[in-house]
Amino acid sequence: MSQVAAIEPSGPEPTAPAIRHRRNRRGEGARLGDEIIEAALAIIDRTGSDDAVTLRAVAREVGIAAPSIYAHFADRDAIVLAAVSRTFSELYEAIVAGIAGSSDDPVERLVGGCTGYVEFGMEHPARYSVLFPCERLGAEHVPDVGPGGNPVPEGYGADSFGLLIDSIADCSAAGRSSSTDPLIDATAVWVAMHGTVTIWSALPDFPWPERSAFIANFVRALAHITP
Amino acid sequence: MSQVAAIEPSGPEPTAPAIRHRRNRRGEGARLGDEIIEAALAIIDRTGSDDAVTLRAVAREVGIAAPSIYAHFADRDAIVLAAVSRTFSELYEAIVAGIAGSSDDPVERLVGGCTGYVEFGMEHPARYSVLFPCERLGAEHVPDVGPGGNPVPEGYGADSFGLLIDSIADCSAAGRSSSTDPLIDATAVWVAMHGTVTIWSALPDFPWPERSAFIANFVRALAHITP
DNA sequence: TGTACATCAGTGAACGCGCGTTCACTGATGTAC
DNA sequence: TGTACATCAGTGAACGCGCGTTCACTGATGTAC
Repeated sequence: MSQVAAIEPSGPEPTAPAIRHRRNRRGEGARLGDEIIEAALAIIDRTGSDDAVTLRAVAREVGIAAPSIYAHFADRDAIVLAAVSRTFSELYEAIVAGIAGSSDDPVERLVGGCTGYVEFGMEHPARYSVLFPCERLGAEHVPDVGPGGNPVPEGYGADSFGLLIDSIADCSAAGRSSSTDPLIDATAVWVAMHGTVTIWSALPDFPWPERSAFIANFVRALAHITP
Repeated sequence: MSQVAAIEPSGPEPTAPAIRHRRNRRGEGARLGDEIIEAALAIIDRTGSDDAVTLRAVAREVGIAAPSIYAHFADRDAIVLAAVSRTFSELYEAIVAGIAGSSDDPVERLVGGCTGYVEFGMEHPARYSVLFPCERLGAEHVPDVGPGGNPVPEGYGADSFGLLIDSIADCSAAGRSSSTDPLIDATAVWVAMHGTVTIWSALPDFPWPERSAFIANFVRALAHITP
């Protein structure tokens, strides 16, 4: 896109929001906090980057004036952090749903949870990319969520990782895995899931194999599932 | 960093370069193209992001005026692309060095090449992160390198991936791997290597295991090395 | 029941910043004659 | 050997942009009396 804006005779004024936000009722001002987080997620989904989550872009998305955000979030980072926190919760729910959709077989449950993880990442690649930013040298994400945000899950994904360790330990206890160190094996599985999501999203034209079999194969190999 | 600049009585003027670039001799103007790429890589290494590679930042780094860049690169993207291209070449060399430093054993050579890949990523996490950007929805990287850049390797990492496929096929041919599809298995190994580099760099405080054993383990498991 | 008023929810203009890009230019240097 | 000049290598000022943030403000609304 060029710096020189194209003439758009029928479009709305560039800096003015298309739709004016309806003022919240007295006592319900906190609702705007939620709308700001949802706007941030929408911008991340649309642009693929949290860099585009500027105060002014969020304000345009919601249909408010930029300074109105300061009543709900201290600064730009607090908005992004709240969006990250919410996405961690969504990822956790996707894993739980993947496990719940499986049979009682511990290997199926392990694979189901991992598939839930990867498929969440593939469905929301931009949100996922914000969870573990490539670019964090020099920038620290300190958990400090705005009033409208979800509470920070302990350790930022630690709950999801706990599910993975437990799933491998269950396979081991059931004699279905030769794993002797579920923590290290869970780390390997996690690394492969993360690599799958990020590279597959970044290079969709690569000759990828069928995904569910690919996931099941690397999970079984790295969790030392016995044949 | 606050927008309000800290008073720095002894520091250089913010917009003026600390050191003025020495004018190149007549006929050697192309040298500046190389210096611009090196400046871009330095900025990526220092800030962790190619977003910081602005024309003005590059100009400051080199010690020239910003418009001087236009004699060598069409725009900002061309600089970043040249830096990406050079980094792909460096990655390839690191893999080759990892293979060359191994014995004749095909499994050792496979593990050596993969270790070269991962260690390159861990030594240069910022450069590595620019190779496969998380955030590319809507932005296409079209290979078009400036005069000072290295030639684009065919397919942007395809040569590195070819080494990986061949290494697994060599193991298979030597009866050391039960792999029946080196392409799919190479894909799994690549995905795990990429995940290792990106997550390990992003979360250095995670309780990671010893790295070389971790790499060897997932490579052997995913390449179906026979015990 | 009526009304003054405190509070809530949000606005509009302005600031200084760094940015990409353009333009006309400057001054050194190699070379043709 | 001397010198005019074309070319190369790079400059400095300016443009309009979107940005984060500040400031004083406005107008609706619930409530105390």
